[in-house]
Amino acid sequence: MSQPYHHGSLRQALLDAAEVILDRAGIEGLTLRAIAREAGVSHGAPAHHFGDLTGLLTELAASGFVRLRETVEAEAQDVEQSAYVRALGRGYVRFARAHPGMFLLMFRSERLDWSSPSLSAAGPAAFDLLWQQTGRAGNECSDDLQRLIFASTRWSLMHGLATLIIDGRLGAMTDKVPNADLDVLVEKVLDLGFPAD
Amino acid sequence: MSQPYHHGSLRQALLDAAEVILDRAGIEGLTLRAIAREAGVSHGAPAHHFGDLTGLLTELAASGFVRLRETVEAEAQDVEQSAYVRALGRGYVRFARAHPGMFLLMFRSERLDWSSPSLSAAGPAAFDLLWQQTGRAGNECSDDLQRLIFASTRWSLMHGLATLIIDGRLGAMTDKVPNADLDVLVEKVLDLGFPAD
DNA sequence: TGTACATCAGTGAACGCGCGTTCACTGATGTAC
DNA sequence: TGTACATCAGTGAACGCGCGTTCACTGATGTAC
Repeated sequence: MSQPYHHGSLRQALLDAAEVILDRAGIEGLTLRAIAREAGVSHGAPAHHFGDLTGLLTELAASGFVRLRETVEAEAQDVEQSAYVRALGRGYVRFARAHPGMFLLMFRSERLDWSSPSLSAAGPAAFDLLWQQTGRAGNECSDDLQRLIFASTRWSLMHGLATLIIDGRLGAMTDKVPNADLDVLVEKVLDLGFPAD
Repeated sequence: MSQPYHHGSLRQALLDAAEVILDRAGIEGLTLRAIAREAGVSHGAPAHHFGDLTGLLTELAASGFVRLRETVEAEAQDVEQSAYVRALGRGYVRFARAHPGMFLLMFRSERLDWSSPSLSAAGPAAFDLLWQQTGRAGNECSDDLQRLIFASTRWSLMHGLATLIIDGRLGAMTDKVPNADLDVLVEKVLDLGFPAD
C-alpha cells in the first residue's frame, strides 16, 4: 500500500502544488494539468475538489490574503501609533517581495471569482487593518468618505511601491543611481510617505 | 486588385490590430495568430516583421510608453510648479483608465524584451518628467539618492492608485461607502498625496 | 456482526481546440548591367 | 530601355504540443438494515 487509492487531503495538496508552481513559473504556469502533475495525481482529479481552474485559483488567492494579513499584522504588532502605518507598509512590501507570484495572482489575475465566500471574506480582511488605523481616535477623519480618501492614499502608496518593485521597475532605477539600494529605498519611501505625526 | 499581395504597411497594421485585441480581450488574448487574424493576414506573416510574439509586444509596449508620456505631458502643460506633480498623477491615472490593457502590458507583462532599443528608450522617457520635476531648483533634493527617493515615492503613489483602480480594488471600496465616487476619490487622493507647497 | 448498496474520490484514454513554428511556395519589388 | 536575377513579403498546409473537458471505469468509504 505504498500509494493508497484515496489521497486523503488532496484538496490541500493541490493548493500546495499550485503555490509551488506559482513560485517556480509564475501565473502563466498555473494550469489544471500542471497542478495535478505537481501533486502526483491524475489530471482529472482536481475537478472533484474545485470544479475548474478559477475555483482553485480563487481558493489559492484567498489563502494568500489570509497570509498577507498575518504578515502585515505581525510587522505592526506592538508598534506605536505614529509608526503604525509605516509598519503596515513594510509588511505589505515584504509580503509582495517574498511571494511575488502570489501577490500578482491576488491583485492582477482576471481568473479569480470575487463572489466566492472565502475570497470575498479574506480579501477585505487584509485591508481592514489599514482601514481601522485610519479611523482611530485622534485621526483626521471626520466621516467615512474622508476615511476612504486617507486609506486609499496610503494603500496606493504601499501597493504602488510593492508593484513597481516586483515588476522590476524600481530596480531598474536604483541600478542607475550610485549607492542606491532597493532595501534602503523601500525604507526611505515609507518614511517619506508615512511620516511620523 | 482588390487586395494587393503586399500589404505595404503591415508592421503598423499588426500593432494596431494587437491594440484592438488588447482592448477587447486583454493580455490573455494576445497571440500571434489572433493578431494576424485581426489584421486580415496569414498567421505566418508577423514573423517577417517581429520575429516572435515578444518582439511584437515589445514594440507595442514601447508605443504605449510614448503615448503615456504624451498624455502626462499634455495634462501638466502650463501648470504651475505647486500643482505640477498632481497634474502628472492625474494624467497617469487617466491613461491607465483609458487604456487598461495597454497599461498592464507595459508594466506587468513578463513577455517584454526590455533590452530592445525602442522599449529601453521609451520606458524611461515616460518617467523622465517626474524625475526632472523632482530635481528642479528649489526642491528638496540635495543629491541623486534623495532625488530618487522623492521620485520613487511619487511614482509609487500614482502607480498604486492607477493599478488599484484598473484591477477593480478601489472600485470595490467606493461601492461600500455612501456617496463615494471613483472620479472624486482620484482627485482627493492626488490632492492628499501631492499637496501644494 | 454482517451484508448490500449508494456515494465519493481518483484513473486513464479520448476528444477537439488554438497555439507557435516550419517549410515549400508564389507574387511583387528592387537592382545590376 | 530592357532583361535577368536576388531579395523581400505574404500564403497555406502541416507538425507537434499542452490545454480543458468528457466519460466509462474502479477502488475505497460510509450507511441502512
